[in-house]
Amino acid sequence: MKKRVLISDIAKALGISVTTVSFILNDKAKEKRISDALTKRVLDYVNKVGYKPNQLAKSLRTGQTKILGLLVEDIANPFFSNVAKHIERRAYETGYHIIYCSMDNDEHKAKELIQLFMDRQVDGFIITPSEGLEDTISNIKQNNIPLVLFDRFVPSVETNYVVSDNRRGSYEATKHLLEGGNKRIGLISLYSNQTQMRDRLDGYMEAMDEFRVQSFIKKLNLDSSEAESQEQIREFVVDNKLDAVLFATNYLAVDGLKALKQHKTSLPKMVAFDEHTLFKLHDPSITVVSQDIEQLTRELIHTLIAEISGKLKEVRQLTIPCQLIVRESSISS
Amino acid sequence: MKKRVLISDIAKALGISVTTVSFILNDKAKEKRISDALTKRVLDYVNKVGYKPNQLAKSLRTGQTKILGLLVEDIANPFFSNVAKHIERRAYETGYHIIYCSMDNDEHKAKELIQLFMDRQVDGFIITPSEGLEDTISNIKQNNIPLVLFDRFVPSVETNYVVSDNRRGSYEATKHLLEGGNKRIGLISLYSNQTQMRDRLDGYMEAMDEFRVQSFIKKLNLDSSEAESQEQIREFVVDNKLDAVLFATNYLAVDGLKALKQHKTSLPKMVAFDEHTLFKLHDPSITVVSQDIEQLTRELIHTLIAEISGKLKEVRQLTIPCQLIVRESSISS
DNA sequence: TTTTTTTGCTAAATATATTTAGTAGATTGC
DNA sequence: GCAATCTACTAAATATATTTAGCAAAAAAA
Repeated sequence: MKKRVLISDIAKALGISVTTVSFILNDKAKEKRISDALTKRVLDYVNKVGYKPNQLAKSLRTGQTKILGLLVEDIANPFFSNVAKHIERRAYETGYHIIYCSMDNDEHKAKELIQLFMDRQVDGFIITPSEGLEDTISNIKQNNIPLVLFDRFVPSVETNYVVSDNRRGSYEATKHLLEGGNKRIGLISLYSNQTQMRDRLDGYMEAMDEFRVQSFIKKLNLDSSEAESQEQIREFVVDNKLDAVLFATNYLAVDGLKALKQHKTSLPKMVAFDEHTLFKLHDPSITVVSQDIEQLTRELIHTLIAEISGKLKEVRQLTIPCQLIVRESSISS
Repeated sequence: MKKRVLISDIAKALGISVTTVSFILNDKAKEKRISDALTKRVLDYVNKVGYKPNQLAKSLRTGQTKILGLLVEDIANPFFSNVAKHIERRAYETGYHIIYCSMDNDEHKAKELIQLFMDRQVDGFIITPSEGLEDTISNIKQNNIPLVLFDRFVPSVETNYVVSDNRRGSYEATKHLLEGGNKRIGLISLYSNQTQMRDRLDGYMEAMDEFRVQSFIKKLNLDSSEAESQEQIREFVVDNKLDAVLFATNYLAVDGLKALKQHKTSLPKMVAFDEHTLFKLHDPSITVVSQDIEQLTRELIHTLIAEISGKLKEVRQLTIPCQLIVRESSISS
């Protein structure tokens, strides 16, 4: 257990002041007119003894923790864990670390966690806001903490966000089903006012209206059990004699598949929102509206870092196109 | 943007010293003989103004960051993202935060990340060690940083670990296939000396030897492309005319399913290690050896917190039983 | 009454950096 | 030749807590 080297040890060893060492280590040698000779001497010595500044002391003084807070709906959902992986990689490349947590659509938990992260003085937030978070989000803004919303946003508060073009994605998916000759097409969604859900509903409606056919909409409770959800999905599909179904999230589609498999109901044509390993392998393979995680996370981190470094002059609100990936489940034989 | 309240503000407002406030806030009022009256007065005031100590200053002074470092193989793998979710929840309950990252079986990246986390002075590590990390793990131990290995361990270094009983899980799975009347049973694994892979091989071997039948073993490279893996799996299964296959990881099984689906090869009987949403829904549904994530993470956090708080008197090495969940894929019709 | 102990609290040191304000000496300007 | 400017640094303040060592007054013991 070797003792940590301090900046004062370096100063003492080289017979110079702590200030000088600090300037050199923070790339202010030129600005502060430290001679090249001394700069080199310090840098060489620092390298030799492998000095690393204490991040805590540094953060305490500068107010920058180089930590970002990532709050997603559920890190165990493959969509979000994929997002988390991309974000993590990009953040590390830029010298930031990520602390994360799942909010599980629990308003109380979310508020507590955001407060906890603020107490920890994260340099910025990435949040997929669940409902009821208007005040909290607004509070973050008021405290001037850099923030980017993700996957959905809060219309009543003007913030940066990066989301997918859910309305268009949903429209294209529905149109695809309509053009396949399906008449009775249902949408399975959630009782949720989150923007992504509203947009997916809107897109579905727009396509249905365009084709002048009746719409069938079933919303499930966020907190209903898997068994309840499955039963409701089955009923909805069977009772309405649906030809095709658009699922508003990947896990709704998974629930749907389970429900229909269990009851040996023959599968209607279907499209799901968001990719899932299952979908490529399922028999039949499942058509999806896929979000461009690569681009979403790139813009996300880019926006957040820009805001942190003060380079962002105005609010940045991006909508990234989705891609309809047609597989077997939506093709009429 | 209201200004932060400092401990000195409180002291000033109440006309007492900073020391006294600090004692009271750190539950040392009794020990330091602060009067009950004053204690209450301070606590009430703190509550009123909503004072929260600056974590950075606190950490700098005490050396405790209340942050744990979680290093997993791949956070996008559903097994690990599930683990991450459980760990996160338990950690927060105990007042700890998690910074995480994926090591992607990249030795260099892993070493860099561990060093980074050490520089950040995490209070403890949770690591699924990839190969070549003996020295780094040993280094963590030498620096007296609390550590629990997970999913696999490093035999050459004596550390805490929590792993599943992979040997037994593999043995049971193989035996189950043997008892189903399958003769030619193959194991698909990885070129890896990690303990969990060795144990899964051992368990397979033990069962095969017990039944006195020839074993078929195929190992894939960690870094081979999906296409390569798939081709090799297909060849292995077809060339050896296998009746059944045991896959040593969930993603190998997924690759296998993709490979066999693409080439319309009829599916042999199969069992996979680790659960995956896909497996319940696949047709046929896939039999798995399931790890008890609930118990694994409970023991994990419990052990780590015990070590951090100095309550752990000796190294703790736990092996948790797996469960064989029999589904359609392994049952002989 | 004097000494000892206890009570209830505080001043100053500490953790480890960054940053502001300033200084001594050398050089330049006029 | 003397003021003004520049060069190359540094002392001290700062960020915000925790912790050690110690002090004055009150109570108890002698």
